[in-house]
Amino acid sequence: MTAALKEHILKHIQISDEHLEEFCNAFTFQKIIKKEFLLKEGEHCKFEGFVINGCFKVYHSDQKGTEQILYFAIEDWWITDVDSFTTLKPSQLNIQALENSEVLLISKADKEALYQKIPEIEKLFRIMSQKTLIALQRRIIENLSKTADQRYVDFITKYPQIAGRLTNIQIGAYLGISHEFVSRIRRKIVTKN
Amino acid sequence: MTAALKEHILKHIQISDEHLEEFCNAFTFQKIIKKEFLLKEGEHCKFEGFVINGCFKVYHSDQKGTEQILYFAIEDWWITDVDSFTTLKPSQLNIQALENSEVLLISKADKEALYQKIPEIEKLFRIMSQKTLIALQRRIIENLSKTADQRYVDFITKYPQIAGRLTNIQIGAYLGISHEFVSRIRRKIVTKN
DNA sequence: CGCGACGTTGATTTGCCTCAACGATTGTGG
DNA sequence: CCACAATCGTTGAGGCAAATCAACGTCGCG
Repeated sequence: MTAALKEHILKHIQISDEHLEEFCNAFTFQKIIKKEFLLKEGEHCKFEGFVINGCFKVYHSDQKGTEQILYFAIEDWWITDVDSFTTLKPSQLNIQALENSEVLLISKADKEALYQKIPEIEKLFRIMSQKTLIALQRRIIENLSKTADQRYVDFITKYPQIAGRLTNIQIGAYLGISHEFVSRIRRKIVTKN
Repeated sequence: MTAALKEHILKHIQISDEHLEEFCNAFTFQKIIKKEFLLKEGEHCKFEGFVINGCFKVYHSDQKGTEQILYFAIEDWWITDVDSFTTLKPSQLNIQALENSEVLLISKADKEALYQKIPEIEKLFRIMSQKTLIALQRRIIENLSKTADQRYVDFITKYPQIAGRLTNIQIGAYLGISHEFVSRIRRKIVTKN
């Protein structure tokens, strides 16, 4: 059940078998069917999740009901609303399954208890959040400097295994462009080759 | 010299006087005059800095030479290129003083040694990077969902003490719009009132 | 089968950019 | 201390990237 999680952890830190076991035992397994929500705007995000399989979108919806997708999460990705999780405020984000999926969830209380008990865990999450931070910085710069065409190409090149599973609507909501325009970009690219 | 830093730290964590003293002693004081660089693209970022006074811009410049500003840093802010600092790769960012400024710098080696020795320090930086992460997420969502007008208003409302010191060119490079358009937005707002 | 979600395409509109000109302000070297 | 350069802000004209609105075909699913 936790094999994928263990493998993931060992890619990032060194940790004893006992500690690894103890940490992984704190997780609860959960199946989520397509279109179901793991988190809805207004709720308190009390978990951090590790995706075993399937696909999720983490997004905000504005006054007009338009969705802005912060990121997609597939196998081996973590999902949570860091803001709500750490500040204990109600979340402004939604997390919804785009496919039938399986996740491992850990509660805030358990995670913090294990932070104290197993210092390697603190290191793991420090590394993960540094990686996220670097990725977000790059995305901001790219959003500021590149055209929609370039961002689309970058996205499908960088995440081919995610892009293949998504609709134009979802890709548009991630890139900040309309789905009609995504369609036009694709045509432009196809006719070029 | 390190009074501002000490005050800043105590706002975020609890720490003994001795540990606080030891940590602050690892910093070097440096004056930077306006337009000078603390970091240039291509260099390895070997420091993390705490701004005592003055103002910096952290930015990327693309092929065309256009600048994209990641953030501004004034009193009480940290400056570094997390990417280069943690991965040891050459930086893609520039850090330049917009005013005559004073900073406290700590080297990577010293910082990591103190991580080991003083666990509270690890906590401090975990808290700081969580805050940064949350801010970046919000910024991505706002860049995706809001018009230039709204983003401008948000910016000057959120950071009045920074905005007042900046030129339209710098604000534009942060918001991803031309400085001419910043000017037009300002006129629109002024004539409204 | 029929419905709803999606992709495509066209027509029109709009938000913002680019280029260019000019005045105001700041800074600097003689 | 003044003169000149550099930098900045403003404004206009024109253009382009991308949004919006609308129509239609297709596909998968209950």
